[in-house]
Amino acid sequence: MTYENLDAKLVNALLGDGRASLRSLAEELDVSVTTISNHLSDLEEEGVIEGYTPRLDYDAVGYDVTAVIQLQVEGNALPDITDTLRDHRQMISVYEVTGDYDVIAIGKFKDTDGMNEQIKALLTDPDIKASNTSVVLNAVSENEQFELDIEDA
Amino acid sequence: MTYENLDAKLVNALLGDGRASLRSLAEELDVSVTTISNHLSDLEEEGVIEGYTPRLDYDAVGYDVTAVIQLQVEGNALPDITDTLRDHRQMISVYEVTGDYDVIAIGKFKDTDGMNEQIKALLTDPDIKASNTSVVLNAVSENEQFELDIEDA
DNA sequence: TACACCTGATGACGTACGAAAATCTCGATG
DNA sequence: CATCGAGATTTTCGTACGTCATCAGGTGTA
Repeated sequence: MTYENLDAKLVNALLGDGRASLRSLAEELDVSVTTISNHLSDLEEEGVIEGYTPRLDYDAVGYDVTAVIQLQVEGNALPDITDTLRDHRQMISVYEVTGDYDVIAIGKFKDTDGMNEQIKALLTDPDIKASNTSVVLNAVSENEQFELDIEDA
Repeated sequence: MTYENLDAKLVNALLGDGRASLRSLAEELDVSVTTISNHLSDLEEEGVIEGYTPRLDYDAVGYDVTAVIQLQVEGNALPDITDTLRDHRQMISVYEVTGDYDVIAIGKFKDTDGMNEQIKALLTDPDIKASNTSVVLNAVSENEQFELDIEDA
């Protein structure tokens, strides 16, 4: 079994249960606890694994509205805009993109009123040339993390 | 409120470290281990916490390209399309939305060739009336989970 | 009544450390 | 040029120890 392979299997196992114990992982992958511990530390140091989080159901805690906001931005103002968006804690993802718009951001809000209010506030920025907001009707899947390929020997 | 202050604090603490021990959480929040255990079990049973995952840096494992794909879909074919998209494991998020397009999906790919290939394959579906793909130049933030409000006593 | 707490007992857990095994390096040899 | 093998390096492993999660039964409190 190659070195890379074990790492991929370890990551995949953790994607199944991010709080799994080192012992259960060791048993599942048929290596010693120490090996799991070493590889996991390495993966964390290399930055492959950036941390661990619970997967929250924001619906269940009152954030019922998700919106996809697309912006056309004055070229030199792009860093300012993206910084502003990132600092809005309810912005889940902020992307600089190619295409008709320069920025695509995804945010979560407690209700449509709160959403309108916040988006309106954002759009007062004179560097925003155009915008387009899509409200999510149904999140078929969201923030799914997929498993890594396992290479054969 | 369906969740109380301790629950919010507990969730926020786990957002900081999803593998934190119950003991360390108990110390941080100044309650007993038993209380942490009970509340955590409740949060999991209620579905507020859906599970735990490592946060992966997909860049570090060879998925360098992220794309935002927007689709206009023949009305009655929408479920088929979203199902197809969801079953593509590299699709991180799939949303049904209001606005110019009906579906917004975010996917990760190993390179632009792989991306083009997969997207082209998707677009052969005759129920897709129009599409628009934006390639992510820079992920300012991605899949951030924000902390819950703590209400004062 | 519903929470939060304490205690004690038990088996599981994470980590450090030295030993063992596997792998790599590289010059010598046929 | 391909092969060998001693030594160095890397990777894995088992053990031991202190910590941890869980359960049960009982106390305090709003």
